[in-house]
Amino acid sequence: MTGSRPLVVCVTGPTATGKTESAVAVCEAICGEVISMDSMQIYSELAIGTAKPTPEETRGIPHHLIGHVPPSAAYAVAEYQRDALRVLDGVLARGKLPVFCGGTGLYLHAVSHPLRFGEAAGESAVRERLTREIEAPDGPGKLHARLAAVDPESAARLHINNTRRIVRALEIYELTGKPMSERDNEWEAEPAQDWLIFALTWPRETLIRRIDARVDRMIARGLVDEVRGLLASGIPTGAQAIQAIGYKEIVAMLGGACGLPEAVQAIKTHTRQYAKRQMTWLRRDLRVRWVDLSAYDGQDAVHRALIAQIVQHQEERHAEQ
RNA sequence: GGAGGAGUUCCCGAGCGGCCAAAGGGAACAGACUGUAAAUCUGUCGUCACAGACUUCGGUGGUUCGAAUCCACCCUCCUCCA
Repeated sequence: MTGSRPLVVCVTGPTATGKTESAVAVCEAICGEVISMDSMQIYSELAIGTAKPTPEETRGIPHHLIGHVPPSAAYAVAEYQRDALRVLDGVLARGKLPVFCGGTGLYLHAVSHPLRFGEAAGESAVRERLTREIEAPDGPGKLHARLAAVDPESAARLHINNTRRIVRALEIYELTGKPMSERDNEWEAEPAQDWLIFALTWPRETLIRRIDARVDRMIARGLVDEVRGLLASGIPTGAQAIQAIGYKEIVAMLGGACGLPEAVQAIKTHTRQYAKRQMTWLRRDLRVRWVDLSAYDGQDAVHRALIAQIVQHQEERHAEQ
């Protein structure tokens, strides 16, 4: 019954591969709307460093879930899932093709599988207390042991150094009275939509070159001033938005930790490492259709190939009915 | 020209006679991932026929049962004096 499930396209891949352009091209060809799947572009005021699509880039195609959260706020997968599913319904109701675009692997998973996040929300007082506890000298050992007592399965999976996750597991237990490992396992459950996922990639050397160039461009476009503006607006030092690559390094630089060249180098390195983690995440998702961009003669050829695959997929869906 | 100091595995940097293939950090590579995910965490990281062997600590000799560690000379770099 594939045909009864709505088709959803996703353009993902590591950073600096040209996802935005491809997603827009697909939307133009097949009457779609873009739903961003990027954990940092959700923030308003973060434009240059997150490579937020500009009006010239979006070319009139509606883009959702970009800049809808103030930079001082926290935002997590559960919110993203809720927002994205709502937007997705809207796009489908309008009879348009939803095209998810972005490189946040967990977000992709959260929208393309019916994950349930439950009542144990983030930012709780419990979490705050546990975080303080685990920061004590022997905190990690103690809390890991406590977790082992109430939720041995999670404790076994969690390395003692992974304090953030230990806190979360304990938080879930305290808030719900049930161990995290007992939650409904829907990590691999079938989605309600028919997902067609493309992951754009470049050979490593090319990707590194593109990342470096992109970082230089961000600096040239005024990333430092953008960060200054954020700081001037009184954003809390621990704000999630400021953890973003490109922001945390400039914040450190402005604090006197280093000079601009060092900060730029750090941004490049961190971006490269991030791209690597994105690849690791995507590699284990068997649904992904890999698109090696070096095999195509220019962006247009890539776009044509993507569109052709989508059209072919649509035809197969019709044939099945 | 003279007086000091330094050269360590991809990088930084400990080691200062055996317990050293050599601490620690970085980079790199591989991986994990259910409310911070551009985050957080793990593993590997001289070579090989890999519970063992072999080649490394600027170079060449030497002392010693044994040297990255001591001595001599040479090369390179840094600081100071001329």
